[in-house]
Amino acid sequence: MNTEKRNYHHGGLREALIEAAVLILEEEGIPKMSLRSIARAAGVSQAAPYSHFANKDALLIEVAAYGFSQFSYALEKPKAMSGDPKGLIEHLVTLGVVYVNFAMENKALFQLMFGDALSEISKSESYLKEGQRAYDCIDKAVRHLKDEGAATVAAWSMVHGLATLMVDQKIDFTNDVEKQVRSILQFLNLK
Amino acid sequence: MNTEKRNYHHGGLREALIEAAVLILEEEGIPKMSLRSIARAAGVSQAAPYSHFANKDALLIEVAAYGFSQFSYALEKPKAMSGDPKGLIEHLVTLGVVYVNFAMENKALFQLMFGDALSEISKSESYLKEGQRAYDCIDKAVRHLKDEGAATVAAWSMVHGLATLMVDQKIDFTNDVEKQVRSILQFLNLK
DNA sequence: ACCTGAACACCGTTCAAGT
DNA sequence: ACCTGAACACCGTTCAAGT
Repeated sequence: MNTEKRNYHHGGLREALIEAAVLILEEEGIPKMSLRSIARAAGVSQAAPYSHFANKDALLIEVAAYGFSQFSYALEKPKAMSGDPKGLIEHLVTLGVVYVNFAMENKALFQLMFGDALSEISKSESYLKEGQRAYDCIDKAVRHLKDEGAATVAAWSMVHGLATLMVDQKIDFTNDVEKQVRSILQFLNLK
Repeated sequence: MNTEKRNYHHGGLREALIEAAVLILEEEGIPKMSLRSIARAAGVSQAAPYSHFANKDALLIEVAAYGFSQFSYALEKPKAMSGDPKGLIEHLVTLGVVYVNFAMENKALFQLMFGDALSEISKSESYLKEGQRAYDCIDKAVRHLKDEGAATVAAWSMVHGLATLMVDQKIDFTNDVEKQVRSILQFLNLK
C-alpha cells in the first residue's frame, strides 16, 4: 500500500491532494489536516502542493467547494411529491433532515464549508457555483410556500442554527435527527 | 509601554494571560492567537503559561467562559417591560438583537465560544455556569410565550443560525441588525 | 512544468535549572 | 511556587536545484 507510489507526474496530483485532504479531514480532524500531512498521504514532498496551489488555504477552498458539491447533490435528490401545502411542508422537512444529517455525518467538512477560516473563499468560482446550488434548493422549496426572501433566510437560519449547534455540541446529541428537525420546524410559520 | 514589565510574581499572571488572549483574539484574529504571542504580550517567557494552565486549550477555555459571562450579562440587561403578548414578543426580538450584535461585535470570541475546537470545554465549571445563564435567559423569554422545550430550541436555532451565517459571511452583511432579526422572527410562530 | 531537499521563521510542549 | 532558556517535534512557505 505504502510502496505503490503512483506516478503523479502524469497529471493527477492536484486531485489526489484534494482527496487526501478530505480523508484526513474526516478521519483525523481539522487540527491534523496540515499541508505536510496531506502531501505525505499523497506520497509527495512537502513542497509539491505549491506546484498546484498558491498556499494551504487555496487547497482547503477546493475541499470546501467539493463539500458543497456533495451537499448540493444531497439536497437536490429528494423531489417534491405533491403540490398541495402539506406536501410542500413535508418537502421542507426532508430538506432540513438532509441538511442536518450532512452536517452530522461530515462534521469537519461542514465546519470548513461554513466557517470563515478561508478568507479568500468567496473568490473561488467552484465554491460560489456549488454554494449557490445548495441555496437555490432551499430557496425554491421555501418560495413555494411563501415567496419572500426573508422567509428563506428564516428557514435557512433555523435549520443551519440547529445543524451548527449539534455539530458544535451545544445541543444534546439526538440520534433521531428527523424528530429534532420536525420539532423545530413546527414553529416556522410560512403562513 | 513595553518596558513597564509588571511583576507577575505577585499573583496576577493567570488573569493577565486571559486578558492578553482576549485582546489578541479580537485585534489580530484566531490564527495569530498563539500561546507564545499571548505570553509575549503579557511580558513573560513562552513556558510561563504552563504554571497556570495545563495547555493552550485550558487557557482558551477560560477565554470562552469569560466570553459567555459577557454574553450572559448583555442578555440579562434588557428587562421585559410588559406582560402582554406584544411586549413578550418585543422582548424576544430585543434578545435576538443583543445576541446577533454580540456575535458581530466579538466575531472571534463568538466563534471560540460556540465552536468545537476546545474538546474539554464541557468539563469547565465556569463555562457551564456562564453558558447556562445565557441559555436560561432565552429559555425564560420563550417560555413566557410558549412553555415547551422545543420552542426554545426553535427560537435559539433561528437566532443562532442568523448570527453564525453573518459572522461567517455566508449572508449579506447588514448594518441594520434589528431589521434583519425582526424580518426572520416574524416567521417564528409561538402560537 | 513539476517535483525535491534544505532552509527559515514560526508553533505547542517538556524539562532541567534558577529564584 | 513560579518562571526562564534551551530543546524537541511539529508547522507553512520559499527557493535553488534537479528532471
